[in-house]
Amino acid sequence: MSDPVSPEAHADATGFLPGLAIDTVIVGFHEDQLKILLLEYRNTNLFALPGGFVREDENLNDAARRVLSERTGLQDIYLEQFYTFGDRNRYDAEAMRTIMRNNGTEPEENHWLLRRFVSVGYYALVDFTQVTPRPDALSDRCEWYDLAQLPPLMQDHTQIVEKALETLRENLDRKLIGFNLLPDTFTMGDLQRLYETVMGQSLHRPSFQRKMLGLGILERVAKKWTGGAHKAPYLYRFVSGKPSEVA
Amino acid sequence: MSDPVSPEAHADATGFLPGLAIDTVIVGFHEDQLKILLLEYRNTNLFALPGGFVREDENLNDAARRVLSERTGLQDIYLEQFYTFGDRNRYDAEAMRTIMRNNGTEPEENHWLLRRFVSVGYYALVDFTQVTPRPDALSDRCEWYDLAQLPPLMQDHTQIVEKALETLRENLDRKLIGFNLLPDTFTMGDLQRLYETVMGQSLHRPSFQRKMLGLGILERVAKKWTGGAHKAPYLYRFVSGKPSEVA
DNA sequence: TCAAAAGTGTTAACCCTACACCCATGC
DNA sequence: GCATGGGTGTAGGGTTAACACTTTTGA
Repeated sequence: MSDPVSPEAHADATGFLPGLAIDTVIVGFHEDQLKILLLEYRNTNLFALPGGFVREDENLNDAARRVLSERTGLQDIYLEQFYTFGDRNRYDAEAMRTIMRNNGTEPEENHWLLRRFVSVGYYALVDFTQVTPRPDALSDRCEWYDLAQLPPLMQDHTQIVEKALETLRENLDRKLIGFNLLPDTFTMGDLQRLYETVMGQSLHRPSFQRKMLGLGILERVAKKWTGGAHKAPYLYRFVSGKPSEVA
Repeated sequence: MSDPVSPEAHADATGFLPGLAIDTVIVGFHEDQLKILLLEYRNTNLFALPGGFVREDENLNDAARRVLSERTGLQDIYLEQFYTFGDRNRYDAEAMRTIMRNNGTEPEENHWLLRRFVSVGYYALVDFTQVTPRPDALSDRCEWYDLAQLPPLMQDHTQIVEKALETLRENLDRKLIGFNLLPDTFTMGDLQRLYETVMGQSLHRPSFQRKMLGLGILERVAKKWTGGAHKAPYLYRFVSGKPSEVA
């Protein structure tokens, strides 16, 4: 991967589309909590969403997929473009200057990374257990953070997360994408807790079970669970393969 | 308005964000047909969606509003960003070269308008009767076209229209935005025909009426209609002012 | 008087909620 | 046994579809 702050990168021949960025909200689910991946930039206390730029010969959606697989180590992830953020004052040159300085590069005035960027927002739903978070060239940490208690984020990234969540809530029932946050097999209880966490409200167990089964997209796996002091729940599987369509 | 092909515009100081465009699908409703505004470029047979570029000091959404009011003469229109189109091969330099030649400018090789563009798509819902279509600097015609029989469009504009319609269908009930396509007052029949046209299916009249009245967002205007050989329908008005929020 | 369009009432089907009850399992 | 979690049966309420009926108006 080409490094956007390496010395050979210069203003107009970076190999990336100018003024355009990608930010991804990578969502996981673990211990009844929604998590997202955040980067922490080297020697700073700046947190940011995983992002990147679009190569001159690369489709926009492919760039998002590339960022995603670079940070998670996974292919074929459910990914959806949800909004493009283009407010004039959303970009914070001072923060970017700090990041570059702490990476050993004194940015020249008018460096392309210091200018205004429009950013296309994507959200991705991943199986938490499958992800190996990997920092990018500018950051020394890439970790899961509880959505309920995020640190302050760079630029307008808090708003981006907000809007991603809004979209996720709207689409959870409509597009039946929640399964992408769970492992291949899961119990009805797992699924219900996921729905309750995303929607922020408790749901009635019998109704939920019948609704989900009525959709005809769950296959009951013969195997059962070996668990605690109670009836063993069935394991279910989502019938069609996990869709990774970018739409 | 600055003219993107005027001689003083040059590659890196155009005053616009590079590589980024806006395309708007401006939807109207007239005689039981959905219409959209199309531009026809001068001395060509090329049809395109109304579009534009983003000024360096302008918010992305404000640029869309500006394009919209320039083409329609209206302010406070319902406008929604729905998708950003960024395929590598979506831009067609040859068509753009033709357009510029027919406007009396021989474009230098590598002119900024001939390069790759990523385009943010917006759709707008307007009251057909209030719009005065106005061509832009490059086109000599700006007119309504029947959505059911559009001419071939430039680049990927046909796909953009498709996706705008998909989004409109999904949002029609959810966001209650259909009223933006009608005049201030309308009959229940008008509203039903609009819904039927957008959704592409016929609806049951008594159910539709009760559903709409049950939403509590329609006010019955005392005045009645003077029409044909049948009972005079009530005129209704949408209770809250027309929202023009870009979200 | 009739046809056409508009408004309203009635009934039945459907879905979802809520509650109840049974099953399995480890303590 | 009994508490706990999982699965299913059943009654009630709300919503919607389908049909019927009435009202208004010009030909």
